Amino acid sequence: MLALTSRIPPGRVSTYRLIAEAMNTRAYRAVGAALHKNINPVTVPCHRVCNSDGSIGGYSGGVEKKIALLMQEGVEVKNGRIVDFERRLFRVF
DNA sequence: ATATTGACATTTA
DNA sequence: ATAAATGCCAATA
Repeated sequence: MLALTSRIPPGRVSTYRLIAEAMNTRAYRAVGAALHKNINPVTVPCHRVCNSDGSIGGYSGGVEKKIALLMQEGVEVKNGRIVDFERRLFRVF
């Protein structure tokens, strides 16, 4: 699962749901839970994962940090929502 | 092995 | 539009 998460290209975002679906499961919660407990630095950029409705969700170091990182990558985040969320959604090929 | 919980999602009011 | 309730499946304890 971490492989999937780390597969997200920069400037692009994904959702817990998509990741779960990509691994042929519906355990979106498990994805987030696992990441929450096991933050693999640099190996897995968890800050590129958000909720299916475009909201940021949560982050270990704080949502603000996550938003900052996303902005740094070029993803505009306004009022806790990702701009052109569905367009920036990374789809596994 | 079982029980509880969770960085969610979807539906219903 | 928001809020609450319910479902979901894996991870942790």
